[in-house]
Amino acid sequence: MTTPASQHSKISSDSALTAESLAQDHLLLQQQICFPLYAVSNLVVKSYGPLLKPLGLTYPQYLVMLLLWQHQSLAVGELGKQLHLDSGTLTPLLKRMENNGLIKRQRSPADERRVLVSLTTAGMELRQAATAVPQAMACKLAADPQWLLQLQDNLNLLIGRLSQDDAGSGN
Amino acid sequence: MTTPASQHSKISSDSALTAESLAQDHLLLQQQICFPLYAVSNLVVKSYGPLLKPLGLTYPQYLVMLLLWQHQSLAVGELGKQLHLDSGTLTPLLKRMENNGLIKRQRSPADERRVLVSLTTAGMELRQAATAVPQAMACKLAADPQWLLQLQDNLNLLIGRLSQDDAGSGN
DNA sequence: CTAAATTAAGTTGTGTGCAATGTAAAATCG
DNA sequence: CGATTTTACATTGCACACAACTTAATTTAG
Repeated sequence: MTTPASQHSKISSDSALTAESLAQDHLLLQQQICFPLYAVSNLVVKSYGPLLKPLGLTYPQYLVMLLLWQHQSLAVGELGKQLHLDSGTLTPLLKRMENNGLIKRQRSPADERRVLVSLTTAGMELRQAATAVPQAMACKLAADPQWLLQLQDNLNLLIGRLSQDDAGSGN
Repeated sequence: MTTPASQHSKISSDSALTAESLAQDHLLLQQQICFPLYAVSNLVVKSYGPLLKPLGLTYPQYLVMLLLWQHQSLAVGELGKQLHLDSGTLTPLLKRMENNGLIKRQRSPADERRVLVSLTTAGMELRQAATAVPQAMACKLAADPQWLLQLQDNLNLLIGRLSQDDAGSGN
């Protein structure tokens, strides 16, 4: 730790590294694959903001609603498996949604450990207003459907690999 | 793990909607393009965790270090423009990095509004230990370089579109 | 059938991420 | 040159996201 790292021969006024070491340096923001992923994700969540605010939803809450509009009732763990979120994220999120009157949370009678999440009438009725959201977002992305489908496939591939890698996380 | 294609066949027992409304319903998690993006981003940040923890860095902090290993000194606003993060995120993040002894923050003499961020000796020396990170991450992604490059291009396209859309955000 | 192991949620603490607002310095305008 | 506007950060408040841990219920092993 005491060895002064490669600060020999700083050439330009701006670079801390030599031309050689920069030539194929993997420690460059421009060379990172994960950074654009991270940046796009943040931008996407931000883009959803104005679309979801009138519905009283955040983006993760919208994802929960998507699942509940499909499935009458889901346990917290099932939501977490689908959304790749753990109970530390979901429990407070679901409590906020319950306080907002969108969902109900009740212990499963069959298995008292499980908490079943289902929609209230207000939650079901919100679906109508939400139908406009995917269109509006598609417009913001301004992308060819084919291109989006391929991107989606590629991302799902990565989800598969990273989820496997993540196997032993206590949910 | 249910395959996306199989969703349409098991409507009756589980669905809150009719077969017709599901047939081309954009309000399905499986039909969302942004969700895999969001999920991959979370998984990626989580995957970086074990690689960066020995360096005393979080993923966003690692991104700041990448920029500072390239550029001797950057203002908060320049970091924010590169990383698509605002001062509300960066200011506390940079303070934590300063407390950890990795960076210095000092007002620009030329323009007292700007805060210039630069590396300490410890911050520069951390670069050596970080050289192993990109390789380790590439291994986790287990992906073809060509394939990754194309994915990167596609994501950068989206960054362009969503950043433009985001034009009027007070940084 | 009981003790140990496992599972499902919840809790706590830390670190983002951003909208909205505040503050001070610099630039611009009249 | 003085007033107004703009710019650059900082602050506040809220909502994730996750590691680590706790609690309670179920399952499994003996």
